[in-house]
Parts: sequence; structure tokens; C-alpha cells
Amino acid sequence: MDREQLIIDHADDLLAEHGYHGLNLDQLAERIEYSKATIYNHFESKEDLMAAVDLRHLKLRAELFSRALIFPGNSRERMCVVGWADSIIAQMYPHWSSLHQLMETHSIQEKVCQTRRDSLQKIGHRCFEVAYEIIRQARLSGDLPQDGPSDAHILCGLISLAKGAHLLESNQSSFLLKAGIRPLDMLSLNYDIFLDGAQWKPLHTEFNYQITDQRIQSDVFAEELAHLQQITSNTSHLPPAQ
Amino acid sequence: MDREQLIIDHADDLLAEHGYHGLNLDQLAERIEYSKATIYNHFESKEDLMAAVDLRHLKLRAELFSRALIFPGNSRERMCVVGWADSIIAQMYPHWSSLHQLMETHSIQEKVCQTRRDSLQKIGHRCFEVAYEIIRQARLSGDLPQDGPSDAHILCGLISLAKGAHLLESNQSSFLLKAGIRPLDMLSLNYDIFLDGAQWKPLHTEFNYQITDQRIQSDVFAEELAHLQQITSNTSHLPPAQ
DNA sequence: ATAAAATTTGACTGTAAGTCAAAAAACTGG
DNA sequence: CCAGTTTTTTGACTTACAGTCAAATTTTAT
Repeated sequence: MDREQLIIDHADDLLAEHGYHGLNLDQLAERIEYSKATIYNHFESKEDLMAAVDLRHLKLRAELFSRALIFPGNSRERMCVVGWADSIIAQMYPHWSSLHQLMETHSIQEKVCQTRRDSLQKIGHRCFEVAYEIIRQARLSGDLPQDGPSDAHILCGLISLAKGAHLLESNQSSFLLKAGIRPLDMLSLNYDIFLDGAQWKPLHTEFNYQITDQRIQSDVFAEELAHLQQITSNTSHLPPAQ
Repeated sequence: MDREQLIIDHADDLLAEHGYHGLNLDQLAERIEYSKATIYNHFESKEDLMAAVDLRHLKLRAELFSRALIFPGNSRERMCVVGWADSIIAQMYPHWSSLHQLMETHSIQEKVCQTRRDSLQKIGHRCFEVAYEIIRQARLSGDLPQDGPSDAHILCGLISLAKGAHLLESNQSSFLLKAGIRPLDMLSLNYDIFLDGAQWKPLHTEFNYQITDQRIQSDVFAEELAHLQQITSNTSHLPPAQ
């Protein structure tokens, strides 16, 4: 299934370049130097192909998320790892967030073949499950108060904060631009505000999470961050505009 | 411009019934009993028409939001009004959130005519501006601590929570369904958790916001809630399934 | 070498957005 | 009421792109 990878690779490029409407299967066929019909031998529909692109990124995301479970530290530190994983994926594939958002749409999903839809769902659940498990651990260990908001509330709040920030970032609302607001840059502190509000101990006022951040960077995602560094330094070495 | 309203009305119906892909201009032409070319006399493109539908809802939203500014009470109570406004719009037009989300996409916006794009932006800004103004007032009145998160952070956090919840709700993720999580039902408490975390006084543990909620229902949105009541009671009087 | 299986493809169809010149309808001053 | 002018409407197009399929080509098995 070499061909499948080739198609996915180039579809990913086209999506990154021109978004959803930019993925033209005639153009893609030309680029991979096979006919359009070949693409349809591997994927049931355009949406199915997009799902395959999405799935590849989602698998990596799940892998990075799962590292949170074995991070040595308290429960809130483990949740920080999840936040970092999300942030790293967003930086590595800036266009992916809007693709993934589209793929979660009902009208798109219905055109994805069953097996791939099952895979997407399974991997998607794995990401949620990591966060949910950490919340449960926090409750058991007493880091979360028994009388506070429920596990579901905290999960839902964190996911909302993350999804909302990604949405705002990809939409580039002119209001936020004018106000100098960069949603993804603010996400980390917004997590802290929310988790403090939920009384998830230790609060960010009574624990030095900067050390946690350093540990995460050096122990958990060193490889990914180095790779990221390389990409961004490359692009910043481009001849300056004008 | 009677014609324009007729087209928008029916386009709205079609969008509500079958979503984005369900808005077929041939079908719409048939329904309004004019030809497709007539539609194109009023709107530059399909996306432009969708923008007109979006704009109408957005105007109402801005109107409801603006009532927060004159609500008698403390700054955090005024922010509660904004939350209620958002929630009421979501209940009145359950399909609108996904339409609006789509309309904020770059690839859609570029097909909307300039004047309508300007209107959309202006009205959109008005909604943000209400929330921002209330945050500024809170800071000035001392309800928000000087050394806490910035105005921009709080604004961004609240918008993220709201947008994220709407997104989760419209996507109906199977994981959340299984876990019994209804994002929009949880939104109100998630605001409280976040605002408590930001130390926006009075905290929801030291003030009875249930009374605020009652005042908002009876004094600010009585009409809209009655209308909503009517709609939902009508649909619940439908013959029970099975 | 050859038969069978898998893969590829050119040439097709179908659908829906978008265009335009001409017809129809709505105003206008006399 | 009418000739002339402007506005609105429309049927009959074009274009773009997703999707199909039978025939040709390549690969694999024996």
C-alpha cells in the first residue's frame, strides 16, 4: 500500500496549501502522476481521502497524548503534558486543526467509509480517554475536591477551551487581531485559570509549573520540539519579504 | 427589497433542514417560485446568500448582547447576561451555530461581497465589544484583581469556552454522548469555574447568582424565553415516537 | 510462457454553481 | 393611454468538479 501513502502525502500538501476547496482531485491526480480513477480505487470519496489525512495526524496526536499517563509527577502536571501535546501538534501542523474540525462535521462524516470512520472514532476516543483518566486519578488522589465540579464538567471545560482557541486561531478574527489577542498563546494560562477555578491542587499560585514545563520539554517532547525548532528556523531563514 | 427577504427566509429554512450541502440553489429557486438567475441578482454567490442569513441572526445576537451593558448589578452579573444571551440564541436557532462557524471560514468569506462582509464584521465586533467593555468595567471597579490575568486573557478564555462548547454540541461526538456530557448544559458552570479562577469578584461561592439568573429571565429576556417556551412546548406536543 | 488476478486509465456521466442576452414588467413624462 | 426608458426576470447556456466503468495494462502465480 505504497500508493495509498503517496496519495495521502500529496493530498495533505494540497490541503495545507489551499484548504478544503483547494483539494481538487483532478489536480491531485496530475501531481501524483496517476489518474483520478486510481485515487478512487483507494478511497471511496474525496471525504474519505480527507479522513485518511486526518487519521494520520490524529494517530500522532494520540501517541503524544498517551505519554501524559506515564509522566512522573502530580495529576495536574500530567494534565499539563496533555496541553503541551496539543500545542506541539498545532505548531507542527498548523492547518490540521481546521481540517479536523471539518472532519467532525456530520455532512462530511457520512461520506467516509465505515472502517475508516471506526478508526477515526477509536483514535479520537483515545485522546479524550487520556484526559478523562487523569481527571479520575486527580479525584482519587484528592487533588480535586469531592464537592467541586464533576469529572465531566472539567473534561468538557478543558476540551472547550482547547477547541475554542484552535477555532479562534484558524479564523483570524479581525477583532482579536486588533486587540492583539493570539488565542493559542493564551491557551496555557487559560487552562491554569480554569483549573485553579476547579480547585485542582496544587494551584498554579502554590506550585512552580515552570519547572514542570521545562521537564516536559526536555524529557517528554524533546525530539518533537527539536524537529519543530528546525522547521521554524528554516522558514525564518527565508529571504525577508520586500 | 421584499424579494431579498423572501430569498433569505427560504434559504434559512433549507439550511436548517439539510445543512450547508442541503442548500441547493435550483431547489431554492423552485421553492420561492422564481428562477435561479433572480437569486443571483440579489446575491453575488451562494456564500453571499448564506452570509445574509448569518447576518440576520447575528444582528439579533448583538441586540441581546447589548442588553448586558445596562443590566443593574455588579460586573460579573452583567457578564452572566451575555452568557444567557448566547444560550438563548443557541436554543432559538440550534442550527445557526454551525452555519456561523462555517461563515467565519476564510474560504467562505472570500466569496462574500465586500459590503456584506463589512456588515458581518461590524456586528460581530459589537458582540465582542460588549464582553470586552464589561471586563474593563470589572477591572476599574476592582472586581478583577490588578495582578491577575489580562483583559484579553479573560475575553479569550470566555469566547473559547463558548465557541468550544457550541462546536462540541454540534459535532455530537460519540465519546461525549457515551459519557453523558452535554456541552451547552455545562457551559454556564464552566464560565463560573473560569471566572472564579480569574478571581472575578464576587466568586460564585460567595454570591447567589441563582437570583441573578432569575432576574435575567424575568427582566431581560422574558419575551424571548416565552417565545422559546412556546416553540418547545409545541414540538413536545407532537405525537410521541414509536 | 501463459493464465489469472490486481491495478490503472481514458473517456465518460451527473450535478450544481454561475452567466448572459433577450423577454417581460414596472415606471416615466406627455 | 401610449411610446420610451429603466429595472427585473428568465430560459438556455457554460464551467467545474466529483464520481463511474469497461477496457487496457501490469503484476503475480504456476
